[in-house]
Amino acid sequence: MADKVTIADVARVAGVSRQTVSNVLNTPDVVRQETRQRVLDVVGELGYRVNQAARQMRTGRSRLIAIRIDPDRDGINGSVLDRFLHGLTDSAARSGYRVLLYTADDDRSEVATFEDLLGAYEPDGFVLTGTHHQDPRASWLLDKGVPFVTFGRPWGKEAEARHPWVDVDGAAGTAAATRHLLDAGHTRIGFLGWPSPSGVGDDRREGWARTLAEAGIDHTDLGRATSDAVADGEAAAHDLLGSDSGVTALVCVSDSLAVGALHAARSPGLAWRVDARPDLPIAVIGFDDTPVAKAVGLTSLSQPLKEAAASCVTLLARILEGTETARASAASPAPVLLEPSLVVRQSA
Amino acid sequence: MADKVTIADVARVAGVSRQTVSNVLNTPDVVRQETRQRVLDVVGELGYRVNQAARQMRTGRSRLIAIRIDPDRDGINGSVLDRFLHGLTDSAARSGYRVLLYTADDDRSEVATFEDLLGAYEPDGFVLTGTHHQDPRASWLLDKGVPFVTFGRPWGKEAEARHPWVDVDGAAGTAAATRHLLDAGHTRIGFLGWPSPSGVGDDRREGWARTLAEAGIDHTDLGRATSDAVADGEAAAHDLLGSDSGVTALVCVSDSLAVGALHAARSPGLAWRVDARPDLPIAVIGFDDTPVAKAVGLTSLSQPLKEAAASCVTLLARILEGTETARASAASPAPVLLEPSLVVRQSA
DNA sequence: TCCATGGGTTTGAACGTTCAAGACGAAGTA
DNA sequence: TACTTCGTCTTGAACGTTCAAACCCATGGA
Repeated sequence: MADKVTIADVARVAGVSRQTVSNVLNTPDVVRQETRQRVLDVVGELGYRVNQAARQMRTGRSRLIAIRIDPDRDGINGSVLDRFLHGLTDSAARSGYRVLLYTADDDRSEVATFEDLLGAYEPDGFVLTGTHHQDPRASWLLDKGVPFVTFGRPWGKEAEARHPWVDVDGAAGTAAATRHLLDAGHTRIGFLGWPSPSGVGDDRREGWARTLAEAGIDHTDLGRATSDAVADGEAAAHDLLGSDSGVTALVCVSDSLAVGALHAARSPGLAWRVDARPDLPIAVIGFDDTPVAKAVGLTSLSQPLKEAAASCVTLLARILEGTETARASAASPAPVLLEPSLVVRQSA
Repeated sequence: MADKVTIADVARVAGVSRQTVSNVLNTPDVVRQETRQRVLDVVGELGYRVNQAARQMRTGRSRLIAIRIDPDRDGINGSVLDRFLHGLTDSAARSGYRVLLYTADDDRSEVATFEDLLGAYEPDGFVLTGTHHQDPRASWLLDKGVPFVTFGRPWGKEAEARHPWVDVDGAAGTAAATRHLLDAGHTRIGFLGWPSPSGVGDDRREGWARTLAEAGIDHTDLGRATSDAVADGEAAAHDLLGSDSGVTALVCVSDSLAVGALHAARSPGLAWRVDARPDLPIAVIGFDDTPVAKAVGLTSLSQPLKEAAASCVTLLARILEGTETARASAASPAPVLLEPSLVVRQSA
C-alpha cells in the first residue's frame, strides 16, 4: 500500500516542472529561494524520497559501498570485523551511502564477486580488509579503475602509494605495551608472534623489538612465532617461560595467543617462576581488546575501529565526490594511520 | 574502463531482439532451444550481467534484503550476530539476493530507517533480530505490507501467527544442559537468568525448571535473575553458591553470566564447597558458545546460526517469490524452531 | 530600437530493463 | 479453403530520474 511518491507528483503539487524539483534537491543554488521553499514543503508533506534505482540508471552512481564479511576464522578475532562493520555502516549512512555485504572464500572468488557486483548492483566503491603481500584484489580494482580503500596498509612496497588506505599502527601499539611493562619493572620481556612474513605480525613484532633495543635490552631469543590459536600460544609461552631466558612478561600479537599465554603463566608447572619473583608475577598483554580479553582480565591493545571506519568512508567519499579527472589521475588521498590504545587490566 | 555490456549488445551480436535475450534469462522455456543456446553463448562471451537498477525500475524488485547491525552491546554476545550475518549473506547470495546493512539506536529510529530505505533503495524484505514484547517494528512492517522475517519468535501472544519467524529453542537447550548435569550426578542445579519479563530469558529458564521438575527436584530458590554482565553473574553466583542451597552446578542464560559464575566458582572464598564434595567440582554451563566460552573452557549451548540464517532466507524468498495474492493474504509460511546443541568443555 | 546577457524555469531524451501487445509462419481443425 | 491455435520472436512503451538544450522574460548597453 506504499503510495510511491515520484518527482512528478511533487512537481504537480508544487506547480513546477520535474526538473525544478530535481534541481531543488541536487543543485539548490540555481533555484529561486521562494520556489525552493515551496518545493521543499511539498517534499516534506508528501514524504517524497528520491528513488535510487532511477537515479542510478541516469547518473551511474549507486551510493552503495561493498565490503566482504569474513567467516570468523577462529572465533576470538571475529568481533573486530564486527565492530568495524558497525562503524562503517554508521559513517556511511551519515555520508549518504549504504553498505552492501558479500562473502568470498579466497582472493580469487572475491575478484569474481567484484565482477558480479559491478555488473549487477554497481557499487560505487569497495572497502577491502585483511590486506596482505601480493594482494591480487587491490591490483584488480586498480586495473579496472574502481574506487576503493583498504583497511590495512599495502604490504608490498611498490604498491605503497597507489591507493588510499587506513590502518592501525601495530608497532606503536606493541611499543606502548612494552614500555608499560618496562615501567612496571620488567626487563626480560618476550614476544609471541606469527611466522614471518606477515605484514601485520612483523609490524607488531617490530614495535616490541625496537622498544627493547632503545632500552638497551638484547631481545635475542626472546621471541617466538606460531599460528594463531589458543593452544599454540600456550605451548609457545610454556617454551619461552620454561627456558632459562628469565622472561617475566609477554607481549602477544593477538588476544588468542595471549589467552594461551595466560593459561601457561598460571599453570602449576611454572609455579616456581612465581615463587622466584613474587614481586613480579608473569605479565601478559594481548592485541585487539576483544571481548575475551575483557572477560578474562587480559590487558590488551584496543584498535580505534570506529575512527578507522570513519576514515575509510571519508577517503572513499573524497574519491567518489571528486571529479572524473581527479579520479582517473592517481592523486589518491593521503593514507591514515591511527594509534591503538592500551587497556590495562589485571594481567599486566 | 568497464565496457558496460547491455542487453542490446547481446541482442545485436546474437542476431535477436532485446526481448528474446530477456526471455532467455527470465523465462527460458518460451525460447527455442537453438536460439537459447546461441544467446547464452553470447552472454558468456561478452560477460553480460543484468543491470539491477534497470531491472528494479521495471519490476519493482531490488533483490536486496536489509538487516540492522547492532552496536555490540557489551562485547561477549556480539559475535553471535556476526556469525548470523555471515550465514545470512551467504545464503542470500545463493538465492540471488544481497544483504544491505543499516544501523538504528532504538525501535523508533529503526522504523524511520524503514521508511528511508523503502523510499530510496526499496529492499524486497527485512530480517529483524532481537524481537521483544510489543515490538513496534513488526507491526509497522505488517501494516505496510512489507515482507519480513524475524530471527526470534514474536513474544506477544496475539501476534503469534501473523508473520514468519525463525528461532532457536532456548528451553530445549537449557533442558539438555540440565539433563547433562543430572547425568553427571548433580541434583542441586541452579539457574542464573535475566529479570522477567524477557522472552528469551524466560524461555531458557523454563527449560531448566521443567527438567528439574520432571526429575522430581524442587527448584524453589535455586534461580537468580540479574542483568547481563560478567560482574553481575559473579555476584549472583556467589550469592547462590554461598547460600545453604547445596547447589553444585549452574545453568546460565548467557556466556557473560556463565563467565562470571566461573570466576565465583573458582574464588578462594568458596574453596570449602569444593572440599565438601571433591567428587563434584562446581559445574557451569553457558549459552551461545561464544569465542569467550571456547577460550575459557566453558561448556555452552551452541545456536545453529548458519541454519537459522538459511531458514530466514528460505522463508523470505518463499514470500517474495510467491504471487502477489499469496503475499497479500495472510498465509505466512510455517515458523522454524531449531535446536541448540551442547558443546561440552572442561566446565561441566 | 535592437541585441546580448543571464537568472530561472521547462522540455525532450536517455539510462537498461521487462511488460503488454502484436506479428509471423506452421500446423491443426472445421 | 478459411479459421483457429500455438510456438517463437519482435516492437513500442514504461519504470523515475537527470542531462542537455531550449525557452522566457527582465535588464542593460549600444
